Amino acid sequence: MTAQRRVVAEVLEGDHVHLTADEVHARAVERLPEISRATVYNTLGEMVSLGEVIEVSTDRRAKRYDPNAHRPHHHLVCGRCGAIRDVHPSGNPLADLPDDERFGFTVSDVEVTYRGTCPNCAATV
Amino acid sequence: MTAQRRVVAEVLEGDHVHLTADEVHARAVERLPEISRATVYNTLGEMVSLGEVIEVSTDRRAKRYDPNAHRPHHHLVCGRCGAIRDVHPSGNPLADLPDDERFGFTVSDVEVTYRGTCPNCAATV
DNA sequence: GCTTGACTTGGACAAAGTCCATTGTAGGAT
DNA sequence: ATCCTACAATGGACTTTGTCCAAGTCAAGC
Ligand SMILES: [Mn+2]
Ligand SMILES: [Mn+2]
Ligand SMILES: [Zn+2]
Ligand SMILES: [Zn+2]
Repeated sequence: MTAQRRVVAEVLEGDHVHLTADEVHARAVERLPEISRATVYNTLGEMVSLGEVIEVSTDRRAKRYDPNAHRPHHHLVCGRCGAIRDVHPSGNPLADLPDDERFGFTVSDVEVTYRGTCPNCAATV
Repeated sequence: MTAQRRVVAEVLEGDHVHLTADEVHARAVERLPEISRATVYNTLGEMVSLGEVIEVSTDRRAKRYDPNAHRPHHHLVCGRCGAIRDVHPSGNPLADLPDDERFGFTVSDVEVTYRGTCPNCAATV
């Protein structure tokens, strides 16, 4: 556990946190000015391997790093400002895929992204 | 309607077609050797604007272009080889998101990606 | 035949991420 | 206390995917 790793871990603390690698880097630099982009990428990659953090891709932009790896969840994204919230839909979407729609695949995981407009953006007409 | 556009449209004909822009370009070049990457991107962009084709992003790699724009559907992806199938789950995932999980958002759309292993890859142990 | 405007082209550029050779460092060995 | 060594960090080159733009091409209409 080096100073660099500690800082990256600290930056990711909180709820509904979905930062890009560059955002993590920018915040890490505030605490440890000489930390490099490569180290942030390396550390994030390790945390993902360890299951401490998950990667989220809600758009074609940069991947986002999510410390909420404990509870499986999905995402609700504002198409205007990009705000992301963790959501827990009821029901199991896996069960909604009939056998004759599985084409012989072994299906192991489902990823659901809800898209819409956040209250903030809806107010700013 | 130029020769270039006709060729791009032809390349995209079929079911379960989800080609990247560069794959479209490679196949278009076979029919029209001097077609440029920029034209393929331009044409695909127009077809998306016109609603004739949809963009699909199942991974962090290149966007894929999908001529199945008539019927809304979701995707089943093989994590090994990347094969993509169109699927039509039963039920409405939008209804599975309770009000108290919407954070005041106006939710307009849901995107579901099923992940697993295709029969081909499962056979190739 | 000329003008015009839309379409095409090739290349420069940008964002996100990976790779790698080099440098730095923390801790154990002497 | 000093030296060694393994591992981590660094900076920059490179790759992939995609956008942008200035210049070239071509067909239609005058
Ligand atoms: Mn999340
Ligand atoms: Mn499809
Ligand atoms: Zn918003
Ligand atoms: Zn497969």
